Amino acid sequence: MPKRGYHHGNLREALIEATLRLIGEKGPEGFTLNEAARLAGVSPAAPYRHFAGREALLEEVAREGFIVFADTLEAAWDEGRPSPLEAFLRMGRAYLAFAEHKPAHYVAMFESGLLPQASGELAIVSQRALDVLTRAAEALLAPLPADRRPPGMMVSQHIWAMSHGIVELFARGKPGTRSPFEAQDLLETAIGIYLRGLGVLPPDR
Amino acid sequence: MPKRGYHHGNLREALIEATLRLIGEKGPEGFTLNEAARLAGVSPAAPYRHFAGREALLEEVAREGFIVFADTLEAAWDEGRPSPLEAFLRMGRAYLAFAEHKPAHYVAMFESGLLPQASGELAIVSQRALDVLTRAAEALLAPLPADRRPPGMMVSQHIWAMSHGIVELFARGKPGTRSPFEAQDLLETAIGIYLRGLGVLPPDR
DNA sequence: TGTACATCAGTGAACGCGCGTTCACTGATGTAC
DNA sequence: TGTACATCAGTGAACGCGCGTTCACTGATGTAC
Repeated sequence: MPKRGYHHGNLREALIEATLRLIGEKGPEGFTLNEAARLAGVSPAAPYRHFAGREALLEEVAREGFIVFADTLEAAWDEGRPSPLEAFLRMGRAYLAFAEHKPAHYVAMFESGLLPQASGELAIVSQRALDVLTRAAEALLAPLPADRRPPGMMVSQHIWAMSHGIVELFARGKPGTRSPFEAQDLLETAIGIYLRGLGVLPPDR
Repeated sequence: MPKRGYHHGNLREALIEATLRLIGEKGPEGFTLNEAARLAGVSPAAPYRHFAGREALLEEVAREGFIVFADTLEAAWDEGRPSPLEAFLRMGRAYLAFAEHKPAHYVAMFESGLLPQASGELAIVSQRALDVLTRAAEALLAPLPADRRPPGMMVSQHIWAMSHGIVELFARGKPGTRSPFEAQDLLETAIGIYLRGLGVLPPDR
């Protein structure tokens, strides 16, 4: 993309892409507005035509991330086809795949120090992701007798926490990373055991 | 503690305390060497008598954290007394309590961008924490018939991931934080369901 | 007990750096007539 | 189709700031004799 002349033409998107690249390369705090501008080929003042400041750009990236994230989970769930169980496991794989293939979005969403509840926008889009998980959990739990059926939101928070924990601890260069298990396996076995505990899978193996 | 004269006397520890305070107040990246020195009442050059630089101080805080963390888990496990199950659940509560009462240590350990495997020291102390969990998991799994007994390390990684995920997502001002469930409850129900799935707890409720 | 002296934990000033942000401006775009 | 002009996305220079780190130094401590 050769920079035309005085006007960039697509600066907003170019800044978002630069931000993703910088976060991916140097972590969430390695990102600076000035360097993003440099990457996009404009002066340090130019970004202020499109974003209120550094934080606002970061927030936009996280917002985009949450939207793609929720879309991804929703597509993987696919209304529980062909069966809620299969769809649910597919959604778990989709979670890890998102973290793996969009690491910069993931970092902006969860590790950049942004507080979703601080921004109305972020609160809304992150809530949507949780809603997808919760609806899936509810469909999965539906066959259980009412007195053994835990709240769908509790289950979705369990699954989210497990997925996030695996991403943070074992899917990247973090703590005990030299795990003998792949993140994928770790999540699938965990969900399998958990669903057996719920009674969604038969107790036997 | 009035600053005596030219010599501080306890600067190393004072810097560590200042670091914990700064991380606790402003997050892991809000910490600066200069401000830690200021808090400790010394000039910006003084810390270099005790630490190689900013990163080294941060690493020492994380190292300390992992040691206290492993000690805490080990004490909670208490060799599986009075029963492996009770001890295991107590260890889960101890995990959350550590994250709650030593938030700055927790942040330095898991969110400061330090890569434990990058430093031999950190790798060793973080491994010890995982070892405690793994030994506990093995004791808990011991009664299971061999053909239904998963590897202890897999189980300990599941539990660690779940605990960490809950801390990150629901125990602080993070994503879906406005959870209707307490972190404590969330972890206990998750572990309960998981252990039922393992066959360590009876399938019935 | 007193003195000389080595050690080393601190000082304070300075460095180069890059940050986020502001400012008055400029020049390309596109709309009205 | 051509021209005047409003709009506004960009410039580039500057700001104040605080950072991490280095340096030659200083003064307190404690050991040897």
